[in-house]
Amino acid sequence: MKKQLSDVVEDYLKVIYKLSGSSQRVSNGRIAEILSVSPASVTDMLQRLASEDPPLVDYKKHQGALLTESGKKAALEIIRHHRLLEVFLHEVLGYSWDQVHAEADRLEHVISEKFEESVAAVLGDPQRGLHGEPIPSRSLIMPDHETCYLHELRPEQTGVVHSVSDDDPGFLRFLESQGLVPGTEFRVTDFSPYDDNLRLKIEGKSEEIVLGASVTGQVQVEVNK
Amino acid sequence: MKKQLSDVVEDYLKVIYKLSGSSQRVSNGRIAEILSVSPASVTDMLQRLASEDPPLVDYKKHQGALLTESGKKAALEIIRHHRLLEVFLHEVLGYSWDQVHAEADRLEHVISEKFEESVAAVLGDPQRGLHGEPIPSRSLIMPDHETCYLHELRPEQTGVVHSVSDDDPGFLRFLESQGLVPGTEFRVTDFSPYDDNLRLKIEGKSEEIVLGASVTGQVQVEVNK
DNA sequence: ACAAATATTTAGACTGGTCTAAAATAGGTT
DNA sequence: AACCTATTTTAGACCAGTCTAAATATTTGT
Repeated sequence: MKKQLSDVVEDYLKVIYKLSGSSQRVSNGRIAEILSVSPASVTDMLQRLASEDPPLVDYKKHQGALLTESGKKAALEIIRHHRLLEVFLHEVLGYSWDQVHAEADRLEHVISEKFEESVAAVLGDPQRGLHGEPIPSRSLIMPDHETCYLHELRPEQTGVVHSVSDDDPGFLRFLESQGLVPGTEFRVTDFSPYDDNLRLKIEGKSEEIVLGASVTGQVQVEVNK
Repeated sequence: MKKQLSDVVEDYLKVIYKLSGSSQRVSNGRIAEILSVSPASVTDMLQRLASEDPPLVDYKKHQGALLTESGKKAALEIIRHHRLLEVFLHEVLGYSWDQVHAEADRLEHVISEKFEESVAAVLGDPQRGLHGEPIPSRSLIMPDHETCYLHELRPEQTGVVHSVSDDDPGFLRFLESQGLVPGTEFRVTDFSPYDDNLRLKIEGKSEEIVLGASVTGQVQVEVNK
């Protein structure tokens, strides 16, 4: 029952999971781009993953890939590892929130079930990662969360920062300097349709900030209705 | 300057380091046995390691391998990782002393310099591993320790257990049940030349114990002179 | 010193994962 | 309906690490 997947396979599954938000098929090109491999390699790998027993992806030529139940479980396992590790590295080893990602990306593939459980226990079974992301439960259920990207909001809407993407240290330091961390409350005060800039009033700060689409597209928020 | 060695290469270097105690050349057969690969694979790998730039081993056909300075540094780095991790897993995550080895064997290859330093800091820079082994310093100096194997002792000699080999969980549980953990003081009370059994009086225990050569050959001791 | 036993090396092949270059397909125009 | 461009797929090659089987070298015993 224990399938030992290679690190590389785990990376493919993780990427497909993250790209296939509302169970959309994921194109080879996107996968190739994110993993920094050639499209040809992706085609090759997807074909192999699809003919595993049991198959890990549902793959149709020229239409991209979708995770099967097995594939999704495997992806969630890795994602749980990753997010638990990020919190652990921060809480126990003193890493800052922009340092955790790279380390977790390597450790996630090698830790045992026992390591995972010990870490969860030491941390008191956290439900949210360091950057706000939900952590799949021990039984690999991903809590559903109603969020949208900040770039979808318009003036006068208010909300709270839910989570931010975790993989670019520079971006994370920037967010921190702007006070835009998970849990932060804000109100949109202006929108500029020409460059998609958004102006925000951050709870507790006097100066407003202006953010471009490359930032607002990376920040998930819960919007107040 | 950072050479990223594969996990496999790191395993070869580690094994050669451990087998080449007093800078003896190590035979291909021994390496093959410990790594559970064929002798042919070892020959192949040693030739490649010897023709790296800089070479990691000094290899002479039919005479076995010896680590170069570069090779030794790389091996010590991994051994430091391993031993720090074992202590960390025990102290922080509650692993028992027979559980730590397998996990450390996988983690040792992927942790960063920062992880290593954070762990060392959290643990207060330990000098000895969970099973008594010396931990190489941050600058990769291995503390020298005057020890011999328990099987070399004879009646009336006394000593203290220095370290035990860490890779067999069953063996470790046995040692613990016998009270033979690092730091334990003992006196040899009898030796049986036919089967190489050794009888020991353990400090603080009334019953003496008798150990065969396959046990006494795996326990290093400091002998009182 | 020489044959037998043991250990090592070579040769050739396989697997997983990658690449490049060339061929095929899908989709959007006109 | 045919074409052009994007993307994807195939084909063929390569690398690291492994294997088995056969060839060679070393050590040991007499």
